[in-house]
Amino acid sequence: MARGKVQMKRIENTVHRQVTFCKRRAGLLKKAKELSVLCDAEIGLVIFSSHGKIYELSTKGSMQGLIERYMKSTQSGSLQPEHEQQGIDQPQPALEVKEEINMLKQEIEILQKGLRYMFGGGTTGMVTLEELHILEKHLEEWIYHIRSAKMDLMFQEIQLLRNKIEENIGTANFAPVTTNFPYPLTIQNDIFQF
Amino acid sequence: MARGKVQMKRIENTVHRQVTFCKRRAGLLKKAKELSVLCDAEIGLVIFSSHGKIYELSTKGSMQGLIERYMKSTQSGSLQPEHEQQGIDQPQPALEVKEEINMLKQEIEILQKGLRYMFGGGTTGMVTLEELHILEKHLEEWIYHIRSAKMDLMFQEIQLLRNKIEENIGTANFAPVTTNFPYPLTIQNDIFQF
DNA sequence: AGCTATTAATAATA
DNA sequence: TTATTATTAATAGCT
Repeated sequence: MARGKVQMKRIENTVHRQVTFCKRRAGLLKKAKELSVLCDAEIGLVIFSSHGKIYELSTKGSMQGLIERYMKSTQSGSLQPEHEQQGIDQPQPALEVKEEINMLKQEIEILQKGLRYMFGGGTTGMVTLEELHILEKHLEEWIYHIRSAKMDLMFQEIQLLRNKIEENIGTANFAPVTTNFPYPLTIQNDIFQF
Repeated sequence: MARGKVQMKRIENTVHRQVTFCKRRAGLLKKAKELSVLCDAEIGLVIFSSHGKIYELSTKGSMQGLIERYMKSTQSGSLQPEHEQQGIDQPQPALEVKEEINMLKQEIEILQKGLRYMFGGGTTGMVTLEELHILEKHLEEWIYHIRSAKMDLMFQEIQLLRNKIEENIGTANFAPVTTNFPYPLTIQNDIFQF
């Protein structure tokens, strides 16, 4: 809103970014206050600068009180008319998604423990037998994927070499290599994004 | 900012107030997002309408996470005496599903970073055959450690069971099971069932 | 919900 | 940070 439009992405120039932060922060706080006054709304606003400095505003009472009210409101998880999130809208999840989320949570927990376990050399914190078992299964699955990926790459390389040979030899009759391996091995690269 | 200045006080006309609330709320949320993006700030915004409807925005993660960060930052830490310490899943205050998904995504991202750090040494581009091979070796090693830990735990459990049996039997002359294996081959099946 | 006339916010700059 | 000011963005009053 000034001498030139602004691209909606992180401002790379440090000075520029800090100036903008200062101004827009003031503007945002002002707008929040105005909305609260004009429309009789209770508003809580917390801003952490990129360096961790905190700026806050809570209308109609303390931030603590507002957080408590927020907790109560979201606990039942029932009456939220609309929900803003950063980023692109995601498809509205179905009912079973909650279940899936819980499973993901569990897996994440286990993975975290596994990482801690590895970094700590084997005796960091409590790890139950079951968790180790699940972790083992994960690792086996990953190894499977890794090996599939390796196979894939090797196969590609073999093909390249074959092509090279055919080019060099001309139309010499090499029998195509046939194997019993199911190919191509599909890879789910969910965990390891290279 | 329109056809006429506005007095900074509660709008008495109900319809007018609600329309203004709707418009300004949208504007405030937009501004908050923009500030977050442009200046790399983490922002949490909660708006309770005068009728208790809640509107919220949290950039860079979940509102829960932001609240926790806020609590730590403000150091006043007097609120919420009844918090738990365990890492196991709790009846968490029912996050909005979208938010939960984002949180999980973030955690997964972190885990991925950890795994990449651990296995790859930071390579994030194309996978080479050699990299996959190294990764495979790491995983195999990891599995080896996991299995060792499992064995340890199982052995401990077996010892506990043995002790229990001895206590119950008293000094009855059961010859101790001697074998070349580190533990009896016959084990209650439920130990292995996960 | 859309539509403008206005006002408010602010980007570039010093 | 603060001040100026040329522009853009937000929105008040109406449909």
